Order: sequence, then structure tokens, then C-alpha cells
Amino acid sequence: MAAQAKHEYIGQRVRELYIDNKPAREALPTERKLAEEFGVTRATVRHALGRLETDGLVSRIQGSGTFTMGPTIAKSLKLTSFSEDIRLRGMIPSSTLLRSVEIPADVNIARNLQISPGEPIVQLVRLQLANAEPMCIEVASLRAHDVPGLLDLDLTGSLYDLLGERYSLIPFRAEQVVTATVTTQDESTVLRVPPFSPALRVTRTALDSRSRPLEFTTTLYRSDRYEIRFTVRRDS
Amino acid sequence: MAAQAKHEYIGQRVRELYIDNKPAREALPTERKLAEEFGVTRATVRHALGRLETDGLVSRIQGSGTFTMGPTIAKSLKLTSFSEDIRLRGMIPSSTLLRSVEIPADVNIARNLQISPGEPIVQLVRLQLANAEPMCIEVASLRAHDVPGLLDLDLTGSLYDLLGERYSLIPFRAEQVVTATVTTQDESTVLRVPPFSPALRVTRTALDSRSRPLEFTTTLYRSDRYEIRFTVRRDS
DNA sequence: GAGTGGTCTAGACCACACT
DNA sequence: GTGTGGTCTAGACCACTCC
Repeated sequence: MAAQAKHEYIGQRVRELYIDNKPAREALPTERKLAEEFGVTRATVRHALGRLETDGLVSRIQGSGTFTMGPTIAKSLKLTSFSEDIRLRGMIPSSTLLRSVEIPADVNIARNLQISPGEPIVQLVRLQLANAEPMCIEVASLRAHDVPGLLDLDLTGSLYDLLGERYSLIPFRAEQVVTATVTTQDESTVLRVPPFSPALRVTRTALDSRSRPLEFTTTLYRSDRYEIRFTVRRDS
Repeated sequence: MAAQAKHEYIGQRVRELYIDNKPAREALPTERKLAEEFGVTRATVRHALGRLETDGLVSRIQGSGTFTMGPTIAKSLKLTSFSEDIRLRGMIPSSTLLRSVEIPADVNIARNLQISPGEPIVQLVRLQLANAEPMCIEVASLRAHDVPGLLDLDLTGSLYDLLGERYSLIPFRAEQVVTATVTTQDESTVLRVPPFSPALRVTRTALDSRSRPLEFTTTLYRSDRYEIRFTVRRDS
């Protein structure tokens, strides 16, 4: 089991050998050399390099070569939980459960979860912290039928881990919307910022590989501590 | 000339024939059928479908088939100019030049353009409109040596078109940072919003294919009219 | 079991960069 | 010209889904 595809293995090894801890603009071995080194065809090497390219780790220039991008601050966007996100930023995540209830879905949540208004949902409101400092308030809503017994579990860790391990719900992609807002009095108190501070509001609908909505989350980030970084490309 | 790769052509045709104006979850022909239909090998079809998949137009499920995603609101992020962005949102872009000057670079701009502080830059401040309504204030800075004579041109259109056509400067990727803020008095007047309204601040460093910085831009968006939408994926 | 997408091989030729 | 990445062919087998 867990047989790893060659292109995945090659991607990891190339990363270890030629990318990690290297300065930017360093040339990698040519595709033909890598193919020989790993005993595969060039197509397989290209598959691996293609992945590294879309991940923003290398840049390929026709006629010239493949080059490291250096420790770019901004990776391309991935679907991550708060815990993973914060760890990637080099901080320690933790969490306080502010509320956990089963309630009927309102119109907005029902639309995003593709259920009927009034159907039962489980809603978790958590204060997420990074290095023990408040970072954001997260309101997560899930179909109650998808997650029986969720409210009895420890909800201060990674929600995605829980969904995968206990309910076999694996998020595959998510649609996100980012807007700017200011905090209310209540939100300010919880986040420990002055009232009406600027904040980023991110709403996310997480879907499984069949495009079925698993989770609808609204997150309110302190804008003095959190920013969204990403790389955009012209073609790719 | 302008010879088009087969996989590009196939991607376009497949889109026209099987994706555009179709509901979500419609099955496409199998890869083998498409290969036959277009007279190419399966590898070429897969190349085309892979592109459509990362563009968020189709979803591929092993053992099952390839399916339309339907008219997803949020495409994955692309590097676009304001004009392109607004047109994609179905509105008509226009622009007012508020200021255009050649000045010495301050520390922040110099760092982002990878030049020394004090070196000459050209700076354009533009009010960007969508359907004749103010949408954002854009402050673009470029190395003065890269764009001789830029200040004498018509600067109300697409800056990227101008850079490409007149100076052969082609942005390839950009690093973007999104934060939340509130508008100042001056900004509020120009954007025609109440003072201290929430706003999205997007800073962008555009780079060419060799990772040389071409442009550093700070854009302040009205948050009542503008939101950032995108899709994130777990793997890909 | 039949059919789908996923991986991989072993070649070939093309487009482009560098010298 | 030489060497690079980009495209493409013609096959094969594997992993998975669905009936």
C-alpha cells in the first residue's frame, strides 16, 4: 500500500538535493541528466518538475534550463487548515472553543452547504491563536448528518484532521472570498484589538472530490497580524 | 507563425464542445475517445485536460471519468491588469490619471524593485473605475530607465499593454500581498466613500520570466464593491 | 469484469537560448 | 552549432469506479 508514484518520489528527492537551502537562480541538472540519475524516462522527470514549477519552487526557461526560485515568501495558495497555515508561517497554533452547537441552517449557510434552510447543522466558533496571541475568529458550519457525535470530541485541534480520521471527509478544494471589514465591539474584545479595527474576512466553502460541500467557514483575521500572500502567473 | 500547440488547440475545442454552456457534473468523452476524435495520442489529450483541470474547468476522477465543473464563480488566480480583471467581472473599465512623475525611489519601493534608494522611478497614480464608478486607487512604480518616455504617453489604458508593446516588458508572475485597512480622508474623497471605510490593500511586485522586478504596485480597493475570489486545492 | 483515469517507457522532432 | 526545455507518438500496465 501507499505505493508512491515515481514522479512523486523524484519530486521530493530533487527538492532535497537541488532546491531546499539553495539560493535563487541556481541551475538544476538538465531533464536528461535527472532522467538518467533516477533511471526513468524524461517524461517522468518532466511530470515531477511540472509539479515543482506550479508549486513555485522552480522556474523553467526553454532553451536555457531549470532554476531554483529561492526561498520565495509566497507559495501558491493551498487548501490548508488554520493549524497548517500557522505552522507554515513558523508559529505555533492553538485554539479556544467559544461555542459549539447544533442549530438549523440559516439561508446563507444552507445555500453554501447546498442543503435546505432549517436543516440541522453543527456550528463551531473558535478563537484561533498563533504563539498564544489571538489571530482570528473562525465560524465553521457542517451538515449535522455528516458529523454525528462531533460535538462530543476535542474540538481545539485541527478540524480537517478530525473530519478525515473520524468521518472520512476529505476536503479536495475550496472556494474562497476575501473582503475587508472592521471589527465589531464583540469581535474586538475577543481578538483584543481596538473597536472598529480593520480586519480581513475570508469565507470558504470546502468541497470533496465530488464537489459536495463539506464545510462552510467564515474567518475574521486581525489585519495587523495576518496578511494573505500568493503568487500569480500569466499563463500556467 | 503563431503555430499553436496541439494540446492548446484541443483544450480550446474541448472547452467549446463539451464545457462552455454546460451544466455542472456533465461527463466529457473519455480520454481515449478524445484522442481518436482529434487524431492524437492520449498523452496529448491528457496534457490539454490537465490544463483545463488546473484552470478549474473540469474535474477528473480516476476510474470514473472527466466532468464539467459548471460555471464556477471563482477561477484560480491569474496575473491580470485592472482592465482585464474588471472586464472578466463583466464591467467596463476606465481610468483617470491623478499624478505621473519621475522621482527618486524611497526605501520600500527600491527594495521591491531591487534598485538602490534614490534611483529614479516613474510613478503613476491612477483612479480606476468600473462602469464609471470609482473602484480603486492604484500607485504603480517602475524603474525610470526601463520606460523612457512613458510619461509622454496616454496612461489611461492598460499599463501592461503599454509595457509589452512599447518596451517589451512582459510580466510573467507577480507576488501579491493582501491586507485590510481603512481609507484616509484623502483616499475617501477620491474613492467617494465615507472616511475610514474598510478597504483591501493589495501590493504586487510583477516580475519577468527571469525574475527581474518590472513593476511595484499598491492598490487600494473599495471593499463594498470589490472582493477577491479564488479556488484553492489540496494537492495539485 | 469492463471501462475509466493515472503512470510510465522509449523513442523523435521542434523552438529557443547561448556562444 | 550545441544544448536546453517543449511537444508528440505508440504503446503498456496499474489503480480505481461502477455494475
